[in-house]
Amino acid sequence: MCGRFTLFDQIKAIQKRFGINVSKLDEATPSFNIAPSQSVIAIINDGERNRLGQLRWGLIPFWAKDTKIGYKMINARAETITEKSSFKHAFIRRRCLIPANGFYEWKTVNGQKQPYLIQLKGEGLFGFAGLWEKWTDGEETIFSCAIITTEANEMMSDIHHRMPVIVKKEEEASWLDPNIQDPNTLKQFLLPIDSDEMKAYAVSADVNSAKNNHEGLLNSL
DNA sequence: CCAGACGTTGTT
DNA sequence: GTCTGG
DNA sequence: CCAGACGTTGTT
DNA sequence: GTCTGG
Repeated sequence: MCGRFTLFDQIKAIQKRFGINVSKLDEATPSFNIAPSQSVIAIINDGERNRLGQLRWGLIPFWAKDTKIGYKMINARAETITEKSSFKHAFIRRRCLIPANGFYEWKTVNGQKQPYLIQLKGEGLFGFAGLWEKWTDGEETIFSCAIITTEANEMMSDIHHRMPVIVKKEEEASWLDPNIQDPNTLKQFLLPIDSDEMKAYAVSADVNSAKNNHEGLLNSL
């Protein structure tokens, strides 16, 4: 699955990597420990072009009576995404990319949890496949998102049996294209990334607490 | 028809 | 055990 | 995801 | 809003 990740590159690097020309965001606070319920950066196509914006991680469907449900909806399973009423519509109409430099997964051995940091071997930045929603109760309006997960590839399966979907660079434009609405076409973008492209190593359990957020979390044990 | 849930993960 | 907070 | 709280009353 | 269960 995916419940914690990093994004420490500057906005300019993100814009360059994803080909964004227009952005309301000037700078991003580097984070080495982004947790659910926090604000994340996302790329959304507004019908004309791709834009950078901020979303709360933890999807709140527009029909929710309150925002608590967002604590649970941090991931969406790729395998069942077209069947779930909470995700179905967003999958067709409200897809996004969530830029990251890496993500954490916990490996459980004899009841003990060991966090690992997973990154791409090549270019640092990549985009998670995400869904977003707009929710309002008349007083406040919240834009929120979920990260799509799939089965682990060979390398990841040693650590955990699920992992986030990382959209292939050459498929990013199509993933964001609002004109593409065929579920079968869209599902083709949700395959596990190749093991060859990834690297992983154990990191300090300091990452367990979302209150910890410093560069040292990236260090190999 | 109405009522009630709407999610994923890991663990047992 | 379950929910909230980060 | 993991960590940490989990409650009401009355009084200041 | 939309789907599932009764």
